[in-house]
Amino acid sequence: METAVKIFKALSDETRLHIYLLLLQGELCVCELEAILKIEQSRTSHALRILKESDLISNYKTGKWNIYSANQKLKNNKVIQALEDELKLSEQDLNNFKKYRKKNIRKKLKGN
Amino acid sequence: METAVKIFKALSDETRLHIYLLLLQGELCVCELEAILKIEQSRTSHALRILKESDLISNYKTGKWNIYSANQKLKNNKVIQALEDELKLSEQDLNNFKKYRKKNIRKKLKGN
DNA sequence: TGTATATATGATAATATCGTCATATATAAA
DNA sequence: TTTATATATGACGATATTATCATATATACA
Repeated sequence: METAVKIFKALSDETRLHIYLLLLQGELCVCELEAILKIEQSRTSHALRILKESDLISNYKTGKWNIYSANQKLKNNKVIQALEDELKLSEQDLNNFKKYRKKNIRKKLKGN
Repeated sequence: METAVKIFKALSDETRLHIYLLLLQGELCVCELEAILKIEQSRTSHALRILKESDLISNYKTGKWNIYSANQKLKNNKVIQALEDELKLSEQDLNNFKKYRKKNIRKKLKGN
């Protein structure tokens, strides 16, 4: 139950839930999340830290980017699956996600 | 997403999650919850208020008792169903639930 | 009626959370 | 090697949350 409470706490914030739903679609770096959510960098970073502490997401570094994604271990979790089924991202979010997933767009992020 | 955030917030507290899991089993009055959780009355009452504001639970009054239960409307919600599947109450909680569900035990609560 | 029981509610203090700002660090690019 | 980019982190104030205490209300019972 403790784990569940920690997960609910992590998802009980609009920014964090939004980020988590995006990361369920696939991996994104901090600056991509920033661009999609239109919130400032440190806020994104703080939100990611809390999600990571709750074990909902993981990350790896490549070059100067820190890439986050939904933790694969939870893909079998019924609550997470249900969450994914019930809570749909907006069209705009999905479009943004696809846009940033295109090759090389990361290095041209500013000005988009 | 707002609704989801509200639900997660409601369940992001150990006391409230505990109460909600109990009420998913069936209805209980405040004093029964108090006895099962071994926490004080006003705390139980405050927790119930928050759960009710998030629409997770409902209540009706009978005599001097206020009876709460998990909101039936959410029984079709996949997240709630998954929650019910994944998060099991302890044996002791289940025994206590059965005990308090016996007829007339409510009026003899003190001293149990 | 007076009293006990069940519950809700408001006040308060302790603590936690959230967003922002400033700054630090690490990498890459010029 | 200076500069720009990506990110993390610490400090801080504003706000929210939590548990507890005291009190109010409503019902039932003696």
